[in-house]
Amino acid sequence: MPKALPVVDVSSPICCTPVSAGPISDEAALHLALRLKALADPTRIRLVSILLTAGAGEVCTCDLATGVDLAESTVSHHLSQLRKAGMVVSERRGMNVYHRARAESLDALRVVLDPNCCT
Amino acid sequence: MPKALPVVDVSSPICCTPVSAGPISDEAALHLALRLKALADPTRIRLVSILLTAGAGEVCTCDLATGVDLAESTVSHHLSQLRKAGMVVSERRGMNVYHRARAESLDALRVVLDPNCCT
DNA sequence: TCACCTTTTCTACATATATCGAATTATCGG
DNA sequence: CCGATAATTCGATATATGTAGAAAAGGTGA
Repeated sequence: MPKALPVVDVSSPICCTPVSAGPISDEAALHLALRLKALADPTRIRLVSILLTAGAGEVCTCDLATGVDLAESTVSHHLSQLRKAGMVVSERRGMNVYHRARAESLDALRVVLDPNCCT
Repeated sequence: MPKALPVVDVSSPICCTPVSAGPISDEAALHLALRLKALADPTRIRLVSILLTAGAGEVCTCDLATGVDLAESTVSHHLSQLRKAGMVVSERRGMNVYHRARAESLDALRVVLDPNCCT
């Protein structure tokens, strides 16, 4: 990847035009790719899965670290990626930071990926 | 990424259990991540978009290279990634190789990513 | 066989990133 | 303010990868 990736804010849920609505623009492709990249990691998939299925709907950093069996700093890094992509929101309460998945962002991705959305 | 990624065949359309069906297993997370990674690149998004919206449903390597304005070897590499993830099928006819998107693979991904699939 | 075109494979390289441990920051209870 | 706990940031490192050009392979027609 010779050319450096531009920095783009992709934290809002709705991202771009559907891939089947016509040849996608460079910019829309980049935005979509950045969001997909946020999910394209086994650890982050597991984190999202834990968050989606957690009874309370939210889990703190340390419990997530225990859940995926990785260092807290690593988990914090992944959560930051997910947050930047709008997949997770975090809130500090006391000494803990609680995270929850943003289902609407996942849904937005699913819409964009729909191969039949415009047929 | 200290530990080397295992080599896994992810070329079949249906991939794994939904992320919201319960905390996902390590293996399922890996499979899903590999498929997402295949799509998590601007160039590959553009290729898939071109294929999905191509009138004939299929496009040869050289026309795709023209479409995304990259070297043919680069495009061939990306197509190989997409093929390995089951997102594209390719067929040689004469001197050209024609590629088409597998919509059912995209759909399978969408199902797995559905945050409400099991509520 | 030979010339030519298309595609893939090979090689090299620069960038990106997942991980951890250490240092730093934030919060709370004395 | 201090000590303890939780979280993030920072620095280092090994692995992964997108890209292009050169070489090789596949395919056609004379």
